[in-house]
Amino acid sequence: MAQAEDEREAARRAQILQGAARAFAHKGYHATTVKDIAAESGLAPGTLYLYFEGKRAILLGFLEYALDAAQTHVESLGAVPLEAALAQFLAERFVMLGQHAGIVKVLMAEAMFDEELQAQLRELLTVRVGNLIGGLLEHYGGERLSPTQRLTAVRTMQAAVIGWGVLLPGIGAELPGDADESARHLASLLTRGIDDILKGAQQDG
Amino acid sequence: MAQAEDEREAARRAQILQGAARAFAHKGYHATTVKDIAAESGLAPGTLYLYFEGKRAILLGFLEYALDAAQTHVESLGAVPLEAALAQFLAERFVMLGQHAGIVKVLMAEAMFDEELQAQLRELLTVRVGNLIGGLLEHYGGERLSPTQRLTAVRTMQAAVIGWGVLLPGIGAELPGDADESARHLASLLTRGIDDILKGAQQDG
Amino acid sequence: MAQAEDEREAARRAQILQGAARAFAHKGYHATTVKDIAAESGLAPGTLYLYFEGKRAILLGFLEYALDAAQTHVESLGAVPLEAALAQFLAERFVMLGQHAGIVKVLMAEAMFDEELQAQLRELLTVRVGNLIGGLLEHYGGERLSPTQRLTAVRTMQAAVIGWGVLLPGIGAELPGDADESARHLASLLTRGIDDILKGAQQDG
Amino acid sequence: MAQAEDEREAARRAQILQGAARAFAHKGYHATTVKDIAAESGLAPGTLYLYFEGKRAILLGFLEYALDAAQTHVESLGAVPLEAALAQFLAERFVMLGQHAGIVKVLMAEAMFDEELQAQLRELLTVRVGNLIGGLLEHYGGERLSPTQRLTAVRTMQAAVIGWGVLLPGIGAELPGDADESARHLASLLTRGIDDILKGAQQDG
DNA sequence: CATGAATGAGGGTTCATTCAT
DNA sequence: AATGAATGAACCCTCATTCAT
Repeated sequence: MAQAEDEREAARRAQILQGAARAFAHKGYHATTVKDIAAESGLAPGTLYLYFEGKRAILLGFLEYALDAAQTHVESLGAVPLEAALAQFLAERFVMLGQHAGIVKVLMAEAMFDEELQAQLRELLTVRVGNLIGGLLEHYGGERLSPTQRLTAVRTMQAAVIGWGVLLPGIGAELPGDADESARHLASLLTRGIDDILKGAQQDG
Repeated sequence: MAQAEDEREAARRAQILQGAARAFAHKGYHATTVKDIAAESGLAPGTLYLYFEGKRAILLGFLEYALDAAQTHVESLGAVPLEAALAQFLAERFVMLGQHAGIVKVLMAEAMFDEELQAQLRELLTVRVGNLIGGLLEHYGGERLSPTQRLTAVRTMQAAVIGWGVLLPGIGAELPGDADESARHLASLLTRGIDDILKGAQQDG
Repeated sequence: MAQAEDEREAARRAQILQGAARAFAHKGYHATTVKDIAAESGLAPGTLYLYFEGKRAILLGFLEYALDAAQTHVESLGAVPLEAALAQFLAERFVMLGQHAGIVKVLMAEAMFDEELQAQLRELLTVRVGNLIGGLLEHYGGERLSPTQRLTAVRTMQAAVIGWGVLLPGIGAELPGDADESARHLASLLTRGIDDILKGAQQDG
Repeated sequence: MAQAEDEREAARRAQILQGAARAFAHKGYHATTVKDIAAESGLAPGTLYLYFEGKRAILLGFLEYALDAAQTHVESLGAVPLEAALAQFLAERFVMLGQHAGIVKVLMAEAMFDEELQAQLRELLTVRVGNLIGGLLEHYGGERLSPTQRLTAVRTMQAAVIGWGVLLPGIGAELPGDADESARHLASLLTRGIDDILKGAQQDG
């Protein structure tokens, strides 16, 4: 009984989040009214408040999804070369960002001035994605980098991924080619730089 | 007479923009009321409307400053090596972004769902900053890159600059070291990648 | 269901219009705030916007009533002499104007400098009431009047009705006696003039 | 000295009233800002307050002119027949109303809900113009009318003049012909009615 | 005397939230 | 559980009025 209720509640929450995603993607957080979200969800405004504490709670609700979606596995990379691994990683990021562009844009925009949201996004992007990239580097000899070099490399990729995948589209700058092509080019550019650093670090050591 | 009036008007506009920058930086655009801006500017709410058409016009007013500030000269680079030129360029960007972090954050956040602002920012970031980076590349033999490679390199730096300077701080991720150090590290990383590409392109040619 | 909803909506609109009528009658359109109307209607300010697009739409809402109320039938006059018919017609106008004095005053006052309202009132007063009076005249041989004479007669009655019923009360000039008595006297005055014209026209013909 | 000052002050007041008349005529009282009046007067907003207590005082200022302009002489009518006298009287009214249509419209509209203005207009229209019409009637044997008949006749003409000259134009209803022609037609219509009443009253007496 | 920049109270309106049905 | 009509606080903006120059 409680099981079925939980499922129904989860379904409703998902229904609302999907409606909100469509609504937010179009007009952003502030220009979207609760009525808009309700209409897009096929529910009445009042119903939303049975599943979320308010409009802002719906926004925060997206992070649960995002946090789950960020759980990608590094282990499966195996013996793939760094550049190919990076390209695959970046392509996955870009595809995901492209699929959830609206939500991501809204989250980024709102997080800029919302400390709670900011903290959650930092957890998501700095810790989890950071760990992914860090794992990637370590997989390829990154342990030879100085802590600062390593952090720089991680941050650069974070910045590139976010800047490339979120901000440039956010201001309407077109990317060259599709997600895969973008990922390959970016991976190529970054790999050579990283590879070079790695070699340099090796020689230094 | 008209001269003095123009100066006074310019001074008032600057006074308001500075007040608005402080107000926006703290709470973002939507949470900041016109009364807040007025209080932070030391003026009455009604006075703002003598110098700007409305709250949104104040936001757009920042872009004039930004567009002017983006007018940096590449010519002065002379015989500096690519990495040093990049580092200097990036450091200037980071310093500027750091000084105007609040405004930049607000502009980015609002541009995500505001077509007019988006167009203006695209002009600023894609065209002007893009030209700067493009000029930098050409200065160092970028004409040997294929159009896609060249665009990728430009976009990467744009993305890195934006992502690094705006987004990571935007979500509260601290940069390693100060602006100069960040710039050096990032320049190093990018230069080697680009340099490698240039060499490869040269060999191909 | 939809039936009940329509009725409830109509009732709310009527409730608001009545509240607005009381508020406007007291202070006029501009001095009446939306809050006043809401208070007089027993509703919250925001509720008004569920039924009208804004303050001005409430004003325009009165015209629907007025346009309906103007749908009086001339056919029912039968063989009544002109003077009696006129007296009855005028008395009906005066009673209606007296009942809705506040609204009429507001509408007239606002229409003076509001083209849309002016157009609607013209439709109401010129076309509909004009047709009524015209029908009255034709019922009594007005076809023998020249177009200019006929228009003059119609305009005179319109002017008298409006001036008498709206303007004199508007400036606080008391009418002699009650509406019926006023109507009889005015009808007498006008009839003899018209009758005389009709006779003259007949002789000319 | 004081003489010259008074003249200058009177000239400034006139200058402002003329500017206000132009401004009000176009947009009405409420839609006209003090800045509009100042611009139309060729003065600065602050200057108006040296000659009038405020915006409303400027409106009231019109009545001084109007009260003076209403001082027309009945004595000069001499032996002119009633219809001609009426036609002349009406024509003069219509011309005056046409010349000052904007002001008159504003005054009428505002008087509807402004007790002080209403009192002044009542003095102007009821007493002075009423006396003019009453004088006209007496000049032609109106003393034989009963008080109610007399008041009806006076009111009818007042209503007709005001309704015709102010309200119909106010709602954009076109008058047939020019002021003179309108006056002749209206005079004809009214005269026959009044004349008939007078004859009837004579026979009754 | 004249100015017009500055003021700030008060307006119309929106929309997140509530609660009787 | 679901509804959506009702709410009212708070927003952006206007403009009559003031006063330092």
